[in-house]
Amino acid sequence: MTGLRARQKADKNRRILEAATGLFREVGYDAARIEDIAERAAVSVGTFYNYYQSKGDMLLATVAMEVEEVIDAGRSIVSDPPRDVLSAVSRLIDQYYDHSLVYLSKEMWRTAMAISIQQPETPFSRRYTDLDRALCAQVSTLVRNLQARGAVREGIDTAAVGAMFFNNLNMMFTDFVRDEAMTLERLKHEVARQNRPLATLISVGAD
Amino acid sequence: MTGLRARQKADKNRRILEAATGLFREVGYDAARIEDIAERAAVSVGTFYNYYQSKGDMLLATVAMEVEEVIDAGRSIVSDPPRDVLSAVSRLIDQYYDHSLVYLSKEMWRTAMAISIQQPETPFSRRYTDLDRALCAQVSTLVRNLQARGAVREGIDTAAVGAMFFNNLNMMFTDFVRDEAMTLERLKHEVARQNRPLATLISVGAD
DNA sequence: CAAAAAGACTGAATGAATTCATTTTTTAAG
DNA sequence: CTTAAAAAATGAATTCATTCAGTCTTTTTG
Repeated sequence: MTGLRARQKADKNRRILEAATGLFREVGYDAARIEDIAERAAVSVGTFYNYYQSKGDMLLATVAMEVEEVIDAGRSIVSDPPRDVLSAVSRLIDQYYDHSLVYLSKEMWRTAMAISIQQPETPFSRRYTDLDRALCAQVSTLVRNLQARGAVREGIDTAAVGAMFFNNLNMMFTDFVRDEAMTLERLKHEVARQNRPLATLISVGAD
Repeated sequence: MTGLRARQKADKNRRILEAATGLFREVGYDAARIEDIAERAAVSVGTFYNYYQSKGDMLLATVAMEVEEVIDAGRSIVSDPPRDVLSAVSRLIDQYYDHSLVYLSKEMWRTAMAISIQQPETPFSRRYTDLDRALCAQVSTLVRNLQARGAVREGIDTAAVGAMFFNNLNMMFTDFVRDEAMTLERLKHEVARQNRPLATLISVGAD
């Protein structure tokens, strides 16, 4: 059987994670004090810091879970995409966007992004960066699949095009979470507009 | 003559700005304490806060100065660009990148970006966002000029294409400052690679 | 010029994240 | 089963950004 220590550790980690995500959702990231998280998880403040390097680390852990789900959901679109390039790309991106606010508020996204930029060397920041890379790779894979199916011209650098689509959707998402007034619909609409030229031009059959 | 109060205010503002930028450069943003900045500027801590809303505000003020210079320098490229689309776009972008580390370290950029994302409603964040918009508009203007000169096909949505180039260069710059090991040369090279497909496809004379 | 009003300045007090020396619990060794 | 070693947990103390009530300076008014 697993040692007592290992079981207790896993349990505490779960309690802390749940206490933190719950509090973040209820009162927001800033208003959630470590003391409160620790109290809800029934551990001391010091113990919190034995499990997570910082409050930001804790947040990135919750965001990472979210992004992993999104990548999973993307796989089915990548493996069986709409025939039309713009439709396929938009389908994948809209899926990302629609998932994004299920568990996380704009405030939480802002904070998570801020932390991952400011302290890129912490373990959870690396994990976040890796997930970004995985998303980028997924978009590139989609473009490559479309090329294999004859929907994208031969000779196109699919990694470059994928990176461009990804960087665009990512930057636009950043703008989206920065602006409380911006809606998901507008975000999707603008990104689709921006993607159209490249999507059209790489398509087989464009003039 | 200007009132005594106005003169003293301007002088103090200059002293605080210089003390802060100096300390940020010398010891980094995090290690520069408000108390130290105030001491070097020969004012009290409270006075610092009469001039800047927060420590981050102070940093964004210095970044804004930098970005304004870059936009100025970009104007001449936009008004008289190389004939080839990829060359023109790369010329403008490389200019942005080359200027970026003259006054600011990667750490300062990271912190400034983090703050502008996390607290988008503060005055200096708005200024930063506005400058980003101006940069984006400059890239779009370049593409439009190239179209007017017959280097870019008719019918291309130059605002969309400009936004895509800009979001790509901006996201790649973010990745660059996140990674201490990444060089300016590699950044420029990768961005040029990513831009090539779109730049080629919108060019007049592409197959 | 004197008094009042407006504007700045000040630094001690506040509040929250993070640290760290001690204490407690678990595991491993004999 | 003891006991030494290792691992975890603890919470009081520390550190810093930020605030604010009181004081001082400049400007305006009469």
